Amino acid sequence: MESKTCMNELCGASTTSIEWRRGWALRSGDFAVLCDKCGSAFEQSVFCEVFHSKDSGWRECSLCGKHLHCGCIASRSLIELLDSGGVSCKICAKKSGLDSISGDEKPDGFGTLRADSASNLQPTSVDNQLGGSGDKMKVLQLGNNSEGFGLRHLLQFRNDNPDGSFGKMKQEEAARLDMAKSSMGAKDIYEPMAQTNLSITLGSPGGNSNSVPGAVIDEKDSKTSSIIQQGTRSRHLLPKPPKLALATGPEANAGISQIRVARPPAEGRGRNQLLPRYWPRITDQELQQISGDSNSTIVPLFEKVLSASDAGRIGRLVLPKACAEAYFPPISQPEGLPLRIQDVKGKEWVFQFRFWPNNNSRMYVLEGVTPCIQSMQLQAGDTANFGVACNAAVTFSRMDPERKLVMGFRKASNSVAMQDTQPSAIPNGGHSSESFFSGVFENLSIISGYSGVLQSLKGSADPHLNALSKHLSSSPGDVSWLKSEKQEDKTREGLLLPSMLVPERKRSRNIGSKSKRLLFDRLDALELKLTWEEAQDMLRPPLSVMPSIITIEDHIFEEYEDPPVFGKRSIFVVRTTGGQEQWVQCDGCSKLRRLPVDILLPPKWTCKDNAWDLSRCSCSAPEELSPSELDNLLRLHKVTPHYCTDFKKRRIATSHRPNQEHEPSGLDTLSNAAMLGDHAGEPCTASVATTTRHPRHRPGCSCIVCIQPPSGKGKHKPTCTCNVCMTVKRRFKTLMMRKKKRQSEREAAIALRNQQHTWGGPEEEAEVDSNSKHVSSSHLDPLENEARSTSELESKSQSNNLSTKLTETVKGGIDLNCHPDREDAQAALNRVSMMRLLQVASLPLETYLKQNGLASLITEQQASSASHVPPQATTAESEGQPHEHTSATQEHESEEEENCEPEPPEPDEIPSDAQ
DNA sequence: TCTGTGCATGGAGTG
DNA sequence: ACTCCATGCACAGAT
Repeated sequence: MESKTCMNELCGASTTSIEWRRGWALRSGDFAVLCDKCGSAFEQSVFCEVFHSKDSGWRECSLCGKHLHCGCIASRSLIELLDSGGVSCKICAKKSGLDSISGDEKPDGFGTLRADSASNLQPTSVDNQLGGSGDKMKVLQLGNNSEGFGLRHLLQFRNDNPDGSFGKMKQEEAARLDMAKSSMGAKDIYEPMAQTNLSITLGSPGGNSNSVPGAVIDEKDSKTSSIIQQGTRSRHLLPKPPKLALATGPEANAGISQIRVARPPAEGRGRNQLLPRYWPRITDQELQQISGDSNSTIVPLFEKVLSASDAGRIGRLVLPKACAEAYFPPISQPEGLPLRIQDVKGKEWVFQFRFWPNNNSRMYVLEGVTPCIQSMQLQAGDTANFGVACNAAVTFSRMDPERKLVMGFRKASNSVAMQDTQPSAIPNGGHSSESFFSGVFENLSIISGYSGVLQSLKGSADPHLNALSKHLSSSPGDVSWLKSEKQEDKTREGLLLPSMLVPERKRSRNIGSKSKRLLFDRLDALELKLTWEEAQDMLRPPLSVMPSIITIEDHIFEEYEDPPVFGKRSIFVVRTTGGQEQWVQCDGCSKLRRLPVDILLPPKWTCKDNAWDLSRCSCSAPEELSPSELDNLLRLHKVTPHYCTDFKKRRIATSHRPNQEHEPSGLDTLSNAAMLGDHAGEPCTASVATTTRHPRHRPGCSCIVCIQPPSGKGKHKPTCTCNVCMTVKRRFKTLMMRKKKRQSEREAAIALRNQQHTWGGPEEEAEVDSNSKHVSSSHLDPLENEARSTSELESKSQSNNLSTKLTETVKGGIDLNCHPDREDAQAALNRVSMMRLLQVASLPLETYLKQNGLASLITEQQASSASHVPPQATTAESEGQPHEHTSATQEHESEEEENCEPEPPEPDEIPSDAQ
């Protein structure tokens, strides 16, 4: 693979660090590839003039209505451009006698784009030119939402010149490009990027890019539009909401305006050095709301995700140095300057913009932001969040022509607040200055207001998720997607947007770098606990269409004419008879229903959708599986048992505002999976650990804060016998004992597995979800056979630890003693024979023994169980709790460690703002 | 004793 | 190795 560098100069990724994860075959034959680091397209020439418009990338055949997707390599051979401006599938085109514009295209290969390739605008085809084989890289059908390189111009040109040829048009565009290139340096090319980017990104749905706030287009822009757009293609490649082009009216407007896309800052010193994570993500709608009815335009400058300390009671908002120096007034004294503030209600605030000397550098802060932030968060539910507030962000923008600074807050639960904000409440009058950064900073007005949601999605920066988001939104089958604007908002906010905003590593710094201090187990955060792999598991290829397999530079692309469908999570089971089943959990009653294996499930599925088993098409119908089978299946596949599901649903219901209810969608599937799947089987707990300042600790304080090892200055010596140090030592000892215990458990599990391999015949095995196996039998259900096998083996192994765990599982149903430190052990058990362990656990032992003529062992087994079973009493012992724990503190600690919940603070330790 | 202020510290990211 | 920045922490002033 030739050396490539991300076109996004703020990213700078190059060559081998970039994976060719996604790409689009362009009508011109060029190929666009996303930078794996920043999500930008780093190499391509021109966009497909057919699809890469401002819409979702999906077009319908003008003749038959068939959905076609831009960038679909396979579909390139399936589509025809219509002179009327639309596209047609080839079948229809042939039927209608249309000659293919692309039919004369000549291939020019793939991946050979160069800087001058833009001028090579001869229509080409990549079909059949993509030879080679190698790594299996399955690429989802991507939605390229780029507005593209001169796309708008192209489209406009096309519309204006219905009789013109694209070839001519592209040649003209190329000529403009070449001229611009020759007259401008690279820097010049990039300079106007931001503004133009704004003008495009914020462009009105109607296509008048000048008509919306934030549309900062001037003569300079228009003169260099082609260059600019080339430079900004990276941003335009970000996915956009579904089918906006197909929508009309206010909804469409809202849809576009609420796209939360990170935009390179419009201007300011050092803007080119601004890291993408500080790129503002304010939506067009929010900008418009801020600007109100005036002619003011809002120029997003930068954004910062609030840290705990930012939103804490100290009231100091740490400003990124580059941002502060780029967009805030220059200050030479640490005291800085006061900035006058206004909120959406017209209330004025004063922030002190200042800095601290720090390591031969500066640390810029805005002081006194607490009242402002608090005033913005005085809503139900926000109080508890205050102090964490890490899902909130503050965006700094500038209102033109007043040239006032605007500061907007975003917080996950407050999107409605902004919606309710009356734009008229925002003062439009203000300070006028020809030089924004040259002397009126003491009068800068900062208008703070809410805007939508920034629901940071951990680990979602993977470009795949962009594709996922795209496909979610694009899925024809996901009709509900467009049903509700709110849902669209939520999806965009909670799922789509973050994924397209910041590279994963960047965002993780904002979110996770101090994660040890910020335990995001709040409900909001639970939604984040969906890995990409899990999400991908729920993607279903469109069954109706066979994919076209194309190999591009040793990567295999599997292209579908239809987008992947985001389906409900289900369980696939292969019976011993060879039959395959699909089990799905009803979203209403949570009962498992059996479906044919080839059924594609919608994001939401209830019993009434069960058209394959009319006897169980109602939630009132009993479960088909026996309790033991059901339990096994639930546990094995991490499907949340009913009671836990209900509990979480209640939590969701209580935490979500009524107006946020929406129709089921793929997003629901994601969020449900995130909330239910990831921690299925675990106690339905949600711990909240804020970094709110801890009250002064008294001698002997054993709270979770005080028992942390002393850090930094080594106040405690190794020989120190203070309460804190003793507690730390005690905890360490406990952890070591547990570690040893886990090791022994692993060894026992490995031995158990080895025994099973010897004991079980492969011909008797059947697969369950390709991972777990159970043994078939002529007289017993396979699951029960499995249980019996394990039981026998278990009785042979005499493993007390495993027996204990089994017994706990049997009697407890769910391991309430889960602990992060024990994940390894649990995982090891899961890997080894969890199926068997669970099954044997779920099978009444007496029943089994009687069935197998082993009644004589009942008494013995009972005695054995009694020796290590009592779930509550023996847990601590089984975990190796030392017996020297005698103090109240130690007991408390034991409780805390044995349960997932953090130690409840003493009443006097509860921070005042949490009380 | 509490709170605010200014600086220090160290983890994480970057070159 | 360096920079950034989130947060800790000591101290001074306020209550």
